[in-house]
Amino acid sequence: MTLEEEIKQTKFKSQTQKAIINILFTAGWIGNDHHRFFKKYEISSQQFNILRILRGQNENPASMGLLQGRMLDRMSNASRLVEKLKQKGLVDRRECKIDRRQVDVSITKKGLDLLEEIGSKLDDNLIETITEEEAIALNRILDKFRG
Amino acid sequence: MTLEEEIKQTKFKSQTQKAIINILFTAGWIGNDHHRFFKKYEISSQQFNILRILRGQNENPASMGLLQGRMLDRMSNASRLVEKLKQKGLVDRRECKIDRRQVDVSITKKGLDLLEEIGSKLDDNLIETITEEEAIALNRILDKFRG
DNA sequence: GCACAATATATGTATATACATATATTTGCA
DNA sequence: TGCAAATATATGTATATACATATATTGTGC
Repeated sequence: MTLEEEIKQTKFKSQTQKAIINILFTAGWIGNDHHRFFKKYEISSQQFNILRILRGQNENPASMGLLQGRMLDRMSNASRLVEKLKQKGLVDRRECKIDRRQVDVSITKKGLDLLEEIGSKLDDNLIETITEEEAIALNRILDKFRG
Repeated sequence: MTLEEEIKQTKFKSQTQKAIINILFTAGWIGNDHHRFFKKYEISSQQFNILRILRGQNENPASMGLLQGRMLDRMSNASRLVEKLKQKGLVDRRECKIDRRQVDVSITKKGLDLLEEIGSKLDDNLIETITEEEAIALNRILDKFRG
């Protein structure tokens, strides 16, 4: 469905204005899909994001600041998300010996196992619709859009 | 900045997978801009969205169902957002005479004045970055992506 | 006409975000 | 060295979303 059909709006100030609404609408559409997907694993997409960052650290613990800098939603509260993950036994959080203001966050075996279980199933149902060339063009334009 | 630089992730399963993350990241980026923009007017972007839909009704009231169908975030709770707008005097809400299950929601003079004040200032700072052709391509690919 | 399904909306709960503020620790500089 | 500024994190509050459930009203088949 086109954006116009989806939100029943036909007038836009410009194609770029329309694209802005299209990006927001499409992101919501993807977000809903992710939300339903992660429900099976009893985590949120934000929590998954943190787990993936921690795995990418290869044993090195991450500080809250590092997590914030790599997250898709920058201003979210890494502290509270990490607390949720800790309660589920998916991450460890301990005081940083070098700088006691910081905390060392690392992924547990259980967390790694969960990521393994999820594997590459995420977005498997979404990646058939556009071609490689279209995806490349999309990435280029979005990067340019953000300046 | 490219997406890789923004979130410090260099490996993606595919260009489409990367595009999905790019859409989510860019939407968050736009959302932050909107949040700051609307703060000046003491409404949220979701509340603005509802006001704009109501103005588009040209005097005809809208039901909650109609609002939900046209909103960018479908599953959001139109009821609660309308309640917030009513408290600010920006909308009216009354029982629908024909079907008493429904409510008639309409925009007030104060609501119209607020939209007038906001005018077309929204996104003025965002629409310079890509060309008309790029915006058209972006819209086409996003529509195709959603199937 | 009436019982029951369908529909429209409202609300309770859990989660997440945005921002302000609080607290603890480290750094830097007089 | 000592003290103020800077930094890292945590938390309080308001807002919004996702979903389940509750309530009121309408439609429908008999």
